[in-house]
Amino acid sequence: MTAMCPKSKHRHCEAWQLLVRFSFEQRSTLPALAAELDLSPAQCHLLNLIEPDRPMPMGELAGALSCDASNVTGLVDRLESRGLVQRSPSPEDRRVKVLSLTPLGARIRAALLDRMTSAPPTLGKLSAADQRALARILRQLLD
Amino acid sequence: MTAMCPKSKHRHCEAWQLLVRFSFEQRSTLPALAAELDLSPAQCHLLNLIEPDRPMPMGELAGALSCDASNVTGLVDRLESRGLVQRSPSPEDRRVKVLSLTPLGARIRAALLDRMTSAPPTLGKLSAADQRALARILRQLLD
DNA sequence: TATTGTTATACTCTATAACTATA
DNA sequence: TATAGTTATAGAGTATAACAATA
Repeated sequence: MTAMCPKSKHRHCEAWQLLVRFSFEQRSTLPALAAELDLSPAQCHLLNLIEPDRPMPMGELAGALSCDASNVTGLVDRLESRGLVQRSPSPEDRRVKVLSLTPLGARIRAALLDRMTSAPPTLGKLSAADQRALARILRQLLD
Repeated sequence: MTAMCPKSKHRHCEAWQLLVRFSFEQRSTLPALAAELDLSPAQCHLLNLIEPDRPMPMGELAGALSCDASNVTGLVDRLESRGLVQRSPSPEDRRVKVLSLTPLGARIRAALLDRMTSAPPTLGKLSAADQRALARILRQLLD
């Protein structure tokens, strides 16, 4: 049976609906998890995007966060004042500032991702084969 | 130091990491999608939790949102002033107020879920069998 | 006394518009 | 002129503490 809704002109599928439901549940769990590291959800999102040794221009960051550039300024101000990230002028274009993690920022980011991606007990409900299949399918989807 | 130490005392699995990555991507796409309906992400989260004809006490809502009760007050104030939700006193316990969708609120909620769960083009990369498998596995996981 | 929801307060998050310094 | 980032401003989201009404 397909999960189509006859009143909608859009196509739906159950898999996508479940993924959306998952993301709403994550929206509930992230704040408490982030608070353990004195981070807000928005700060987690930003830290997640800055990989160690991969500086990123502020503007690119705003694009990746899908928010206004002026918002990134304040977000970075607070992270920089805590010593988690660092602004550096770009050598190529002096208008651009690239953002990088400090060693402390890299540690906090690693701790965050460690907590976020640690498998919850509910995952044990899946067989090993299903866990592999889920990873394989999501890999395709998120490519 | 532990900065570059990949060791963790937590268990991880790739499937869960991919789900977390998906939820971060949702955090980027929701604001624009919500704005089409003049909603904020937080308002979307709240509306998602209130099913039509299923009134919910304010306190229960705070629990489901994993936020403080005082936060729900303001959130509901704004939705109520737009005529999307309605507070009613509970007949059993006069301290409690239950929240329900107005007819307009139910329509907005339906439009929101329709947009959020409409399958994106990327889903076409999956075979029909993989889409079914993904749905089956997620159903188990989110049960 | 304990609980539900609100108010007061102080932050952070976010967008818009105006500004600066580059290009 | 156009672009990258900031500042100023305003409103929304969020938590803490104190409070009112009810249990």
